[in-house]
Amino acid sequence: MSSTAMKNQEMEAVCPLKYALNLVGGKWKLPIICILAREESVRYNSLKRKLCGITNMMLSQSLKELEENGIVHREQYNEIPPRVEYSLTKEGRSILEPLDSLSEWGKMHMDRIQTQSPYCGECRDTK
Amino acid sequence: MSSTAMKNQEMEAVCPLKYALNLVGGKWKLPIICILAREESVRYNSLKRKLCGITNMMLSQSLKELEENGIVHREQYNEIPPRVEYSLTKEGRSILEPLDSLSEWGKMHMDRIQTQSPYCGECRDTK
DNA sequence: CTGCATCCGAGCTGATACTG
DNA sequence: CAGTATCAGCTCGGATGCAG
Repeated sequence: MSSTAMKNQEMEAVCPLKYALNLVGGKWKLPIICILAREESVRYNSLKRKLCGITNMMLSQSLKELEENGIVHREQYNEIPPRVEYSLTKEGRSILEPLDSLSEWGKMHMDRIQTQSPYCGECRDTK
Repeated sequence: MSSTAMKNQEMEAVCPLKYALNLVGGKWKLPIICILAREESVRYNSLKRKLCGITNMMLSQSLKELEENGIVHREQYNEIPPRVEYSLTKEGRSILEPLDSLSEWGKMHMDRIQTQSPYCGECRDTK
């Protein structure tokens, strides 16, 4: 590493916290994880419907990254029409606990400001 | 809320997890929190030096947001030259625990890929 | 010393169209 | 059905300069 420059990626590769945060970062990964956490195994299009507003681009990209990071498992069935099922790996499920405790903290912290707290809004759009 | 559009901000206001993640999101907030977690109370310029690479813009902005969210306390002394001390609030310290468990998870998860894991790199630049 | 305003570039995200 | 390609817009973060 030369001088002033240590890229974000590189710092995140070195700090476990940033590393973890990075794995679930981005706009859609948390919503995806929330869905998979409740459903055992979900098809691509099913995910897409639940994540209203997401594009194929973002969905396939997010899933691919989650898979590369060992959070998500991809099971492809060679049928016609194609079928692909996504699920959380064991590793993936294991991050649910730390995430939950953060969520708990968030709930507490929110309560001292507003008076609201549903769970995880993959989509609360009415249309 | 009209139709397709529910802005990120609004979703984050509603999901405790995203809400929490958002409070410590961005490039510099975690490093700032890490420093304050160890130091009780730190001056603006001291922070700036430890966070090598950060600009005044980003530092003051990050601190302001952390303060608005009740994570950080700002103590201003009317002296000449000006002195301002920043510290974690009680609320701020309380997020350390969930963050730590995430960090632990990150450490575990990293070990199955590489073979490294320092703590939190506010700055490991040599120059 | 502490902090804000402005401008600008990079990267993330979205829209749209197309493929096996 | 399950994606990929391409292009465009926007938001975030960085650089620089100025102010109390």
